[in-house]
Amino acid sequence: MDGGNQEEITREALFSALQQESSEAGETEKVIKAELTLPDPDADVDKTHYCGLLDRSHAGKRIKLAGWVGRRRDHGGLIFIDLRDRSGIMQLVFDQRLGLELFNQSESLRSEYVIAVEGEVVKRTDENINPSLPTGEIELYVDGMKILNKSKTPPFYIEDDLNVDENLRLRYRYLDLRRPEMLKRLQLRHRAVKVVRDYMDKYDFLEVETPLLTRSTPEGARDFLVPSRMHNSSFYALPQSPQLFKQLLMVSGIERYFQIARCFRDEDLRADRQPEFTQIDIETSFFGSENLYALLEGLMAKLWHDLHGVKLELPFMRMPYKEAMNRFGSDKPDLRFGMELIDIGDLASKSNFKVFKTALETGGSVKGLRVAGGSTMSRKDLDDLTLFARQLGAKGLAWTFIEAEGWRSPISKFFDQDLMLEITSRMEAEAGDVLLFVADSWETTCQVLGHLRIRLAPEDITDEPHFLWVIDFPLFHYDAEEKRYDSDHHPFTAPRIEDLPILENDPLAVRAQAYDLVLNGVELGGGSIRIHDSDTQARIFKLLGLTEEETKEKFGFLLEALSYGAPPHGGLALGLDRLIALLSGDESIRQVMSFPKTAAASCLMTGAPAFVDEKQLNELKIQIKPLEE
RNA sequence: GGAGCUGUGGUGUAGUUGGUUAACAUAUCGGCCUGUCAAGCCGAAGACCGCGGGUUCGAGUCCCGUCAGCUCCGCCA
Repeated sequence: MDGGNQEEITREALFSALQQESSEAGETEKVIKAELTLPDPDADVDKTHYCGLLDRSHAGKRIKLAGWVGRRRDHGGLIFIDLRDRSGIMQLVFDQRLGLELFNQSESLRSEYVIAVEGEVVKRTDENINPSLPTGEIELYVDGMKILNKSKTPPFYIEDDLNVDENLRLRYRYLDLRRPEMLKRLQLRHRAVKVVRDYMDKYDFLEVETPLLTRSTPEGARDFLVPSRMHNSSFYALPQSPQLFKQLLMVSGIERYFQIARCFRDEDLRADRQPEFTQIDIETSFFGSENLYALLEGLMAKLWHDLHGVKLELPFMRMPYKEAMNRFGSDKPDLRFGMELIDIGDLASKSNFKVFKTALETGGSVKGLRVAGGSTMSRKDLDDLTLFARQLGAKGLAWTFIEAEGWRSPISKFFDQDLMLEITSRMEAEAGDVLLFVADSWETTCQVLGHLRIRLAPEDITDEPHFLWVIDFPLFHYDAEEKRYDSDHHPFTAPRIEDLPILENDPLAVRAQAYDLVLNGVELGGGSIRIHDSDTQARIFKLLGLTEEETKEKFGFLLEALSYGAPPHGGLALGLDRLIALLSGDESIRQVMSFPKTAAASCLMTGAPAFVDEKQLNELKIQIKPLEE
């Protein structure tokens, strides 16, 4: 590796590099052959080949296979077994005429028995070819078998397109993972991680591990705590991300760092949130945000190219946070379909509808959403949407049907004919549509309509990847509950330099040097340029309401490090689980994790979390408080 | 913390306005069967309906509570 390489990564260079790689496919997509690769080819083994990769060319060869018994088709004197291993399935034939002892043994085979067999690969006759099986042109005539292990009857079928309670799948996750489609997901994940490592290595990034036992910090999510035996009443915290360590590595002069890093957050779960998850964590010095964009765009292009054979359009679109909220009602807009929010504040102010007028007078917004062909909705559908909007914080939902004669709506009496026409025309609505309106604070209006937009999205959305960068996030938001400013990203995010003068006077107007990478409505990750001088960092901590003592106690080491020649630096982190789920087309990241936890953060297989022995608690000097009602 | 959905043989489902022997498929076990590949045919066994309480002459079905799973809101820099 050329350690001194600091050349700029231009987009042209990226594209040409990518093109070159496409001509040498196989670099990341490893081709696995039917014949097993073994470190000691002379050693005696139960298995010489993978089941699913055998084909016509192996006909006539003597081979050994080992795996699990799938389906069994018993014809009396002739038994077919689907033998399954990591690679696929191969039909075994046990023929009574080839020896009674072996045949009798084969009659005892049941689902999921582990067996090793040997015999000759034989071409099937034309009428016996199974075209739906990759190995359907051949079969193995077994003349020797070892039953390596028996199996209880499995609680569910080991097959794709499974329809069982997720309880069961999680309880017997090791059986669930035997299913080919689950194996495929693990393989996809492996390959994606390998692409990441190779790509980062190519640009001189150094993979560095950081501690899992670290200290709790006040910002961010709830920490998972680990009690210390050696230090009474002290706790480690599991990292929410390697954020501080990667910045410290920049002070160390690593310049280009990455890590496939496990992170922990003790918050409530979602389909795309687990208590422990994996990030592709990246940090750079002397690099700048333009290079970061290019680096990540190149990485995404390589992943989609190598794993999906799809060529992405580069560079990705960039959209300021404000625009994303205004047009799509989300800071992670799904650009696969239109249905943009339309501001009708100026028109709404001319109506007599008090709800609209009050919202505007108090500095809020009135926006609308056009649901094409929405007139098929029933009154109950609209009631459901209203309830949905209320749950999201709106005071209500106004709506109108658009008919050839005009509006049909409970609020039409507040609008004169011209105004209704004007609104209809601005929203480009036609007869047969429904218009939905929300009037509230700007933020609530955008958010609620953004959720409605997703909920009412057309059903035929493309799967094609629509990437974008969301930029120009505000540095702070106001936390009404805590009555203080809070970092929108994290407290190490650098403000835009031109906004520095208003930092103390108008914190909410300060923009951050922060960016999120968004794909099809999913936040893949985000990052920022960091503060690299201790003065600015101290100003931010002060604004966040941290006292000097607290700052010193919790972040003293960071401030100190920044005072020893910290380089300008910045980076980002990508959710690996979400990335893989998007690549595999899964809704939930549980599908792409080997042993995920339930929505209540428990592991149905191991029973974690669980009570521990009194002895362990005593060593830690921990006493369990009785539950209070 | 809140809301919604789900919970019936091993598994997936059905179960009418409450009515007594809880149905079907598949898996399992036994028998027959030499070209199947979701093999087929015959037969057997298997659930007191998540758990607890209540209403009723009678509850899988109605009510209350509770547990578990899933989805969403809050939360998650």
